[in-house]
Amino acid sequence: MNREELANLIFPTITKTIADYEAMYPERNLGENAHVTRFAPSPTGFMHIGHFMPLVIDYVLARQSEGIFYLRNEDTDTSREVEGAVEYIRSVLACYDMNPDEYEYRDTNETRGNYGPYIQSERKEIYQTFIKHLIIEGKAYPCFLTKEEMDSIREGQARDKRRIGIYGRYAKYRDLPVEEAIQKIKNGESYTIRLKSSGDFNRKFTFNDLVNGEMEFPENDQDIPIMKSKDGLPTYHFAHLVDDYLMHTTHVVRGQEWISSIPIHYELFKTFDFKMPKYIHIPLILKKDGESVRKISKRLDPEAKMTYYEEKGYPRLAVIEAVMTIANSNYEAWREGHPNAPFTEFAFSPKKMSSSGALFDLDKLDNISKNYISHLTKEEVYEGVLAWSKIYDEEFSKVLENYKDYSMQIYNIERGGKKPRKDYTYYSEIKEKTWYMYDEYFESIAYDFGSFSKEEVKKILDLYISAYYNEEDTQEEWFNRIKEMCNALGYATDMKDYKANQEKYKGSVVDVTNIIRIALTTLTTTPNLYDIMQIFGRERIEKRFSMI
RNA sequence: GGCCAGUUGGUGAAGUGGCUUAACACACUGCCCUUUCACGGCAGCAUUCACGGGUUCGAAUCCCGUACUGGUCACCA
Repeated sequence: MNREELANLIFPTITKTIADYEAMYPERNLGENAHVTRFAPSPTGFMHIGHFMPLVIDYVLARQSEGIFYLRNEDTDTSREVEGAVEYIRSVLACYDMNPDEYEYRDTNETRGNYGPYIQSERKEIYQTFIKHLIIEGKAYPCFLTKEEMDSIREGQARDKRRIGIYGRYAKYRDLPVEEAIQKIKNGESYTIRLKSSGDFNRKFTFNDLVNGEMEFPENDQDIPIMKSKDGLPTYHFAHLVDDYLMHTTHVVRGQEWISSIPIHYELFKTFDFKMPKYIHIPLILKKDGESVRKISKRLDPEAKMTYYEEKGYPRLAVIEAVMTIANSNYEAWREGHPNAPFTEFAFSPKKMSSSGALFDLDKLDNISKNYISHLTKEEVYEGVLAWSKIYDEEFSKVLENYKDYSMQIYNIERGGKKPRKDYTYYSEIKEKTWYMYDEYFESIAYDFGSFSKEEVKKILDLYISAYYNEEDTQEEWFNRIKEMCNALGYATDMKDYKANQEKYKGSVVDVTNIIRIALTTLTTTPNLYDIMQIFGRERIEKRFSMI
């Protein structure tokens, strides 16, 4: 049969069959409900929040079902590939503690899993085996259409208001006699391999997406390219078919922008009579741009890139929590009931996912992050801010290392218990909220005691430190002594009385505590003054008073 | 333009025919608590679910139409 001759001419080195590969990659031996998911980025050198959400869902699905989560490098577009991109992806996965069970890292020669290679460019022969089979069967063919011809087809279609694409009579080479195709190839003409579609655009099929439910589509009738002319690598659609079939992926999680490709994937799987995986097409993350909304963009929106969250110093888990909250809105309620459970235990349900796009709310993330940090231990906060500062503020990291216990005491102010303080939203703001605690950063230039004269301030501070301050006091005793001093100096201690009879007093206990506060920190808003003084101790307090 | 989908407050959303005079969370506003701040507590914030029509005793929920919004139509993924 001369189709075989054509196939051999195109793929002279391909000798294996599909059955050979099926034997090499048998059914996975997993539990009945086990989900096999994959994170399959193309190595373009950055991670987008729109990739991160499917990643988290992939990971959760695999973990909670005792399945497999693997990493596949989709590098079929050699022109877009960026150096070091895979390493970057690996570091992000490690950083968020979502390491894959199966992977292949070229730089370190590490590989794990029996379903590899996990790098698409190394799977060329596998794809070509499947394509060769299709050519022999007459279900794929070489197409010699040039770029110019295709442009003119498209223009003509647009002009005539017809559907765009290579289908039906526009598929000029689908019925080219095999002999002629062979001759053209032998003449060195450039070609791509196209699927010879058997679909009918007027016929519909239903497709069940786990998020959107039943959807109806017209059948694909486009002779889509499945192999590129340039390097013989497959297109995304074909690689998806082959890889997810041989790797036994059970659930494909990807953005909703892929929904419109479903007719193609449906036909591809049908052509080989392979069972399709289940699909979870997740809503797009949108961004408000003036009056309209659009897909979030790495070029226009800094928060689209995952590096944004790293630079700001959001704890990783806080970012994951925020993503989970968007994914399933009942996540928050679950978290309230399970404050210490790992997020992978949450029963994620694609059905509970909204099918419309969502604006990513940074205010919400801030709130989640703030709550998250407030429930950490002082050691965890210290470790978090230290790790962050080592990368983004080396000088501060040195200070932190020199004052380890001291810093932890600061983070411990009103920490613990049912209603912890919540004043740190992300690690990058800790320095600006605690700088005055460190002598290294403390400059005495900018005191502002408001309406109180320097003499009055000095009088209060001198009297306080010499007669009323006692390091051993409990908070209650400490405050009572300040009140005693207020009485002695003519400051009100009863705020109601003060408000009613302001003229009787020089000020109130609020003024006195604030004078002490400003003297110690230069600020009017700080955490609990008693705690700060306890951390300082007598010596540092005296030193700061003397700086005025 | 074709195909697919969506439309509940500033945001994420709950809601699947009567329990909804529309939950919850974030944001915002006010009050209270209070040595400042943060925390916490209370209250306010959609007279209404894009619009029009229909089905029904009854509709945010079902049906039809319209409008608008988004995605996609590459030898990119």
